[in-house]
Amino acid sequence: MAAKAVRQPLSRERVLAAAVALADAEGVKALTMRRLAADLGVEAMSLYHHLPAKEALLDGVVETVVAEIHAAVGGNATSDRDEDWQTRLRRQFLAARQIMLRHPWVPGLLGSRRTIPVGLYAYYDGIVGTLLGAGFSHRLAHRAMHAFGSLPLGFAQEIFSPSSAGGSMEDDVAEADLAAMADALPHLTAMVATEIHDVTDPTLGWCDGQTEFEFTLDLLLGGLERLRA
Amino acid sequence: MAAKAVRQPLSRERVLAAAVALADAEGVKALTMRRLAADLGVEAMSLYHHLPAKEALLDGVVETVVAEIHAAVGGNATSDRDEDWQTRLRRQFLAARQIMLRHPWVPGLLGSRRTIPVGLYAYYDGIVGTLLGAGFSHRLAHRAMHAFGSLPLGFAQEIFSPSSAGGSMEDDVAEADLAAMADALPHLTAMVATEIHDVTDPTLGWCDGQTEFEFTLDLLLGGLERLRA
DNA sequence: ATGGTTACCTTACATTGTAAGGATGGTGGT
DNA sequence: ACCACCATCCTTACAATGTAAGGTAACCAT
Repeated sequence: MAAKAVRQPLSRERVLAAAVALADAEGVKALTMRRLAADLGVEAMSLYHHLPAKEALLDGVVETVVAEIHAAVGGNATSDRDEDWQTRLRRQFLAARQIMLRHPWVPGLLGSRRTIPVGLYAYYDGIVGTLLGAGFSHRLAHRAMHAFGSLPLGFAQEIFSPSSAGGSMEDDVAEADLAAMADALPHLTAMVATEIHDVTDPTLGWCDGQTEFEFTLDLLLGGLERLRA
Repeated sequence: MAAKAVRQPLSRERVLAAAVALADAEGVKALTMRRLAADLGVEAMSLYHHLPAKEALLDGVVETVVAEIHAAVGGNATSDRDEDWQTRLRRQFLAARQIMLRHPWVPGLLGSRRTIPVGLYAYYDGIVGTLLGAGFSHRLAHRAMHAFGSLPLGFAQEIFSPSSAGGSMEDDVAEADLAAMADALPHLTAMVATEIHDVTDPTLGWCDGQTEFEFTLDLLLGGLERLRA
């Protein structure tokens, strides 16, 4: 009875926040206009007074998360100068990863966007600034940005990420087939046998654990350091 | 009039080939059951006698491209032993990239799949075999695979790839805003000014040119070589 | 010929995004 | 106080999509 009375008017921010929450809870697949409106206690068409189309909704959602990353990373200018470029970028990328682990559907959505979130430019500008400050040439800084790929956003690869929908990644390989696989894929099975994963490691996508993320990151940082002018 | 007479029966392979061709021609967005059926001179529901659902269609399409890569890469066992591991992987990944340039919609689709294409296991097994043969430990081989990310498939990053839909990537930044951007993003604009791209460089996604692909590849290969046992 | 299997078609429905326009309640001008 | 206005939200409706259910026609071994 009081539920209707406390309903405050919608706004772009409230819609986007609800969209992020919905995607976090049930995946981006569940993020439909009708469902989102229902979560907000409203009808679907009402959303269109705050957003022009669903594409804009998704753009806004991505932008929201990027802003979250940018805030978590750029907000703390703690002791700007007493850390070298590698330490700084490492800290930033790992902070981004913490955000991503709370929004595991973002990589997939990010890949489908047609326009680049505006906030991302500012974030990238900071990274380039760090590189230039460390003595990188424009050319090397440019290539470093490419080499980083999606690392600045906190994830390494999004191929086969079962984030967006259910899918346990285990049950598609039956026990019986495993023996048959062993001689068709000798090297892979040997490697997996040696390198069985701690599934406790928080995972983003296909086997993208904290350990592998940091390994890749340090491999690139170390390689770039050696190329630095 | 004779068009109907020459119509040979459908098959999973014919459907998948037509799907790949359609995606190549008009993007994965145009790949609907009705449209695909029309291209095959058939009604939509007829496709379901060869594929159980659209998800299976997409899985099959991805699998087809992976098979194409595997064939282009694994088929030529030319002089298996007289090239070192770096040369071999470099050649393979670059060959994969040639395939990808013909199917620029694959990265986006690949990221959305829930199941891993079966052919990919075989391809990856070969890569692991190369690493192990070069003296890599299982652990280092494992991490190398993670570090490679999507490089074995011929692309570096798929963030903001405008492949799936139209979008010229230039026209969203008006000339007027460019001056305003310059002081908001000093480092980025300086870098872009120095590093203006040859747009002639075949591009896969956001600024992922051949040069950057090879740079990232060599950075990783060189870094791994130094870690090799 | 005949019963059955296979390949394709027709129809229909649920779900999605969204166009078009209606109701309603608060606000500022007079 | 009144009234025109406008932002906000709702109702209805439509097109496009994936696909369930069942129909039809050609072929094939018996």
